[in-house]
Amino acid sequence: MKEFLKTKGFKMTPQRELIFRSFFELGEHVSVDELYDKVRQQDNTVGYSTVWRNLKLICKVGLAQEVNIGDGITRYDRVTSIPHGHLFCSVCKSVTEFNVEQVVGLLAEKASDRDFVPESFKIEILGVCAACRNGNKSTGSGIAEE
Amino acid sequence: MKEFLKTKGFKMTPQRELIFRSFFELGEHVSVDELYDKVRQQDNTVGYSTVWRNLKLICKVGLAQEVNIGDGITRYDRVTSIPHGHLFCSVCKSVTEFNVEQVVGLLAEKASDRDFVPESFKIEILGVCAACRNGNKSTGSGIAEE
DNA sequence: ATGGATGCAAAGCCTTTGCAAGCTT
DNA sequence: AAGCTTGCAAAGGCTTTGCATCCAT
Repeated sequence: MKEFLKTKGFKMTPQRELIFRSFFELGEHVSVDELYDKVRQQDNTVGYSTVWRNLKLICKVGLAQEVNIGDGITRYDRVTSIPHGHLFCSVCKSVTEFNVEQVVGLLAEKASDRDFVPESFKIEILGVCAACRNGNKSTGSGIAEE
Repeated sequence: MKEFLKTKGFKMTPQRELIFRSFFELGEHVSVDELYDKVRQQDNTVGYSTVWRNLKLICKVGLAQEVNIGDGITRYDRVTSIPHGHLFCSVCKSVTEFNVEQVVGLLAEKASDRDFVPESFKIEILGVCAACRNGNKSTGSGIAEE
């Protein structure tokens, strides 16, 4: 990893190493605050902006990607070799991943049809998960009260 | 439209009518500011929060949906009967729509496989459009300088 | 030594909300 | 009259940046 960054012109520091490691330990849909908390548990001298900047760096070098549910909090999802989409439950706010290899293949075709070279795909489904459907029922108007 | 809102418990006002009309005239991927500007061109007494609140209302009643490119600006896309995804060019920032009926069908299947009831789909492809590929070339590191 | 990295604090920006006054029903 | 709406201004909340200092190379 140190070498990897070096080739991109970045240095390795204790903080950076801690932040990177923590990020990959957290794994999925990590927000800046979550990462900051985890990092601080191990070293409470690390600054918020350092965490933030390194999270951006992780994205810059292509190891993660921003994800936006629409709740105003930007989350970061590590980029894996297996393309996946997200199922967002609008009731319990849970996020589940699902495989989209097939879908991505189809999308890549569509993109090339339009002479567009795809770099990344974002596939999200908003809905209600099984657990919430059994426990709750939707309102008549279909308008959530926030 | 007036009747439609009434059934949902909302009133129609001149401002609201102007805002709704302007939104649908603008059509695609409208930001609050864009809508505000357009509305002000016709009535410069309308407040920003009124525009903002009505945009939220349009979403609430299901006529539009938030779209997030990741540039920090929330855009609103009217909900049409034809499902579509977005092609975001990372160079010129243009947004193009493309049909995803087929893709949505596939996704709906996958969701139901997991016992998840989908309400809406978000399909976005980030990449480089034909025009930009001909005019510009990507940098060696592949790291954008912001 | 050098230039990137860090920390703190402050600024930015877009998004929301509080309130009193004004309209639609 | 009753309650939703509006406008203005101010507050929020997350994201960025300025800068002096520190550290990896």
